[in-house]
Amino acid sequence: MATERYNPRDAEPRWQAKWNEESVFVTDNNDPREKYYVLEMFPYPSGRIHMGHVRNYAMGDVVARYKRARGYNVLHPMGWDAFGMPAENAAMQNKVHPKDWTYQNIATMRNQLKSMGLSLDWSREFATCDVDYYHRQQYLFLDFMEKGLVYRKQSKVNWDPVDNTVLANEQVIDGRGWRSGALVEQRELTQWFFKITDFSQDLLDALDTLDQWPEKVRIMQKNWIGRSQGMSVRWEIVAETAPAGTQEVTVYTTRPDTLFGASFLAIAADHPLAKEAAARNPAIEAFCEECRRAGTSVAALETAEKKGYDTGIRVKHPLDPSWELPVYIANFVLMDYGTGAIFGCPSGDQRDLDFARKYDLPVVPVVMPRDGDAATFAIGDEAYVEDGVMINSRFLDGMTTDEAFETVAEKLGAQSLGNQPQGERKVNFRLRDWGISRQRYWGCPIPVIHCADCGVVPVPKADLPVKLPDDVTFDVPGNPLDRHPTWRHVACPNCGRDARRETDTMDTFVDSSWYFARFTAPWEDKPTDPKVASHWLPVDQYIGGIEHAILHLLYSRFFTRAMRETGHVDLKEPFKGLFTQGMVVHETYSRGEGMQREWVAPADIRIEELDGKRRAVLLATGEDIKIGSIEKMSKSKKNVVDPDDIIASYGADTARFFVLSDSPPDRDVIWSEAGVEGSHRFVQRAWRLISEAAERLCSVDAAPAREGEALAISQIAHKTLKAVQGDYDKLNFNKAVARIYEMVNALAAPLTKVANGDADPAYTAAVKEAVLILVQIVAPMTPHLAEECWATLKQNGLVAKASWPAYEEALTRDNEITLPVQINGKKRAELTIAPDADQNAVQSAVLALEAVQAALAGQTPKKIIVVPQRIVNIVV
RNA sequence: GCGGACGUGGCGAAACCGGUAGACGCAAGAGACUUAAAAUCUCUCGGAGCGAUCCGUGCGGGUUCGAUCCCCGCCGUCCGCACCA
Repeated sequence: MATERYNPRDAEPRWQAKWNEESVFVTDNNDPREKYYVLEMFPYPSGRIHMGHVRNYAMGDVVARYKRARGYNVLHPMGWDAFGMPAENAAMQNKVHPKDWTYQNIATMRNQLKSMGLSLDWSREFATCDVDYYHRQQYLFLDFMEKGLVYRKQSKVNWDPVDNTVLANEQVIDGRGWRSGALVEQRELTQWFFKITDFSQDLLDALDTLDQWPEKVRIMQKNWIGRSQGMSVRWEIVAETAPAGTQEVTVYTTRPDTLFGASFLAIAADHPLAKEAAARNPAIEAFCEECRRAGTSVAALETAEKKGYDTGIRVKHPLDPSWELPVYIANFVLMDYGTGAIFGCPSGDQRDLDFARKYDLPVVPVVMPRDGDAATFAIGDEAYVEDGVMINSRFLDGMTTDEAFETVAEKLGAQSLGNQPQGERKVNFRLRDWGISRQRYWGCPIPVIHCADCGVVPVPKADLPVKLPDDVTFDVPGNPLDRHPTWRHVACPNCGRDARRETDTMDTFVDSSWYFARFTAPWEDKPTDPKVASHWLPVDQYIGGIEHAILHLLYSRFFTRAMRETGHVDLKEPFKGLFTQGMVVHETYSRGEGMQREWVAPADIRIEELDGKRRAVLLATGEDIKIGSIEKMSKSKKNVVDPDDIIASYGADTARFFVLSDSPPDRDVIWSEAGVEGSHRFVQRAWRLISEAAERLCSVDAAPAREGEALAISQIAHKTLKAVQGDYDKLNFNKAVARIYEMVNALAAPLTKVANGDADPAYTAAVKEAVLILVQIVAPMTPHLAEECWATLKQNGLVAKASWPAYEEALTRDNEITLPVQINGKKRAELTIAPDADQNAVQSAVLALEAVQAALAGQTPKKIIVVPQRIVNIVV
């Protein structure tokens, strides 16, 4: 009874066409059923999809198909994060317009995604570089501006003097531009900023409400926002040493309790006082310049020596005016945190201690451990940074660190310098405002106009969109918008005189900060239809890589708040559930050593196994190839497998099934040829078993038997259904895969029996019921195979439209269970008994067991522990 | 340095709330079918022992009738942040 092998190349396009024909995945905003919004992070159209995409979108698709079957109105859209530098780089290298490059890539990748059979609503598709999209982004920008959430300020940026552009921090490698290799300069430029810091506290507090986010991501965001509680303290400058017009220095500290341990003040090289001093003294100027340069290079300088320069300025201690301290410019003080000035307490801070030792400044211990001895406690090479008891601190002596903090805060709050309190409690955040200006062409133009008379004038909404010009050149470095002959020249909307367009474009992270809201009504003239957006949002399940744990997710949280303040949505948190999936990794292969090393693609080799030893051989020549470590798939290491090739040889279902099996979804999965073949074997096996029995399964119309062997089959089916349902709810795809394997193993013999005509109708009916359950529970993972089986079993309609089957609770319970019996914690016997047997019955049954009698050897048990339906332990 | 996660067979892993450690898959070995190969099917598969048994979840302790799971102390791997006052 030979059946044909399942042929995905024939079946998959056929079912995809069918789904399309019946618009199965097009979502109606007015559907009255409960909503479920599942979204995977949209891709950057770099050229082709990679296995990471396959895994990400396979997971999202399982959720979407499962929730659809569970009766939800599911929104599962797809789009393109399409602005960005790679398009411009391609334009410079290959003389292709960024727009053409991008849209061609989108066309290719759309086809690839479609060949995966994803249940996406393609009618809502857009790219962020579509005029229709960035038009509404400009609209949002103007609304934010009106609300005071956008501003301009001078700020230091990484400037590449060869490419004439600003570089993001990630694009500066060892102090050099990643493309040009030129030494990066720090430049003061006027930049546009979003006021994300307006929401620092709220962004921090609300993290506690995101209980469906990974703990890890919440902690990372918490650290990034970096709240600290302290005081700002004003120090009076000794008159004779004060520069003209300056009488005080304000520092920020989280340890006002250690004020009596102060031995110097330190300010950043960019602090106004330092600049003032530099203007008077070339040596100071040189020192500041040195500090700035060091600041540019990467954190590799962790061991950088603490260096300082005495400005000659002296300040009076806030709690003792007769006590004078020196003011240094120091290379370890940051201008953009706190006030750019600190007081140094060497005994309580390692950096301050290093600095004090170098410049011979006093080191006075002011805090000691609770069990310490004030007479002998001393500071050696390590500062004491813990809490403890105050010493050498006059009226603070004997207090705890916390009490001393409070006392100093009260005292400095009451004391005044000039007409103001000398110190104030202050909360500081590490989070900075979001600089969004990019001197780039391929981004969303910032919709403002600079007028000599009227200043910065927003483009009126009626004049939107500010479209990118198509006729630009990339033969010279720099921003093509800046040198376009006409684009920047425009009449001032206010006074009508000649004015200049803003030529900066927005950071591409802006584009991805609200696309999830746009998907809810991409046809709208306004950025959103607030009612519709508020119906669909938050995204119930968002799935993507951990690399976006901070930037994208934090920006989106800010954007949602800003959109709420401007009336575009009515919620604060965009993503209710977040899941960060692991990467797809692969072995690496190489030939040659050291500088001569050359990476070899998996497609060019063959793996051989001899006496348990694996070796790799180059297909072309038979040459031995070195098998290297397992790493993230990357073009540079050539350890990539093209999804197209896999889909062509095994089909999309096999690829989907494989990336979901084996590893838990949040961990990396190792791609291997053998593993894929295993998944493919499963697809073929399931098809073979089902199709061979299909005819007889279809012809049966009896009720399933609920006894004997047939009952066992039904129990397996219903138990598996219940378990897989739970696995899908928790995104435990690897466990669902394992349970489905188990079920297929269990159904193999019964199906063969049916196929051979050896089964009676009631038995056949039980097998049929089980098979239909199997088809439905694999459908989210291998949807094409499921449709093919569904049709072969002559079921009506599509699995994609079928509702999820309900399991019978009674069939998920066994009528007998086997309990392990332990004596003193060691397993000595097994007891088979009814699951609802009471404790006494279990006890006497256990004691009656021969093995137990033998093991006890006449001893009387001290205690018998019976854990219902779990275990029995006899203690002697 | 700070913060977090993880450590289980040859490999990926599973084990619910503290209750039979290793489900499921991969690899390997043996066999059946075949002229042969592929495919498929059956069996074995943590270690020691002929065996009843004993030992095994990174290492050392502890709590418990019972610990992969909880507590304390180490070791190792990975990730994030990094002069944040």
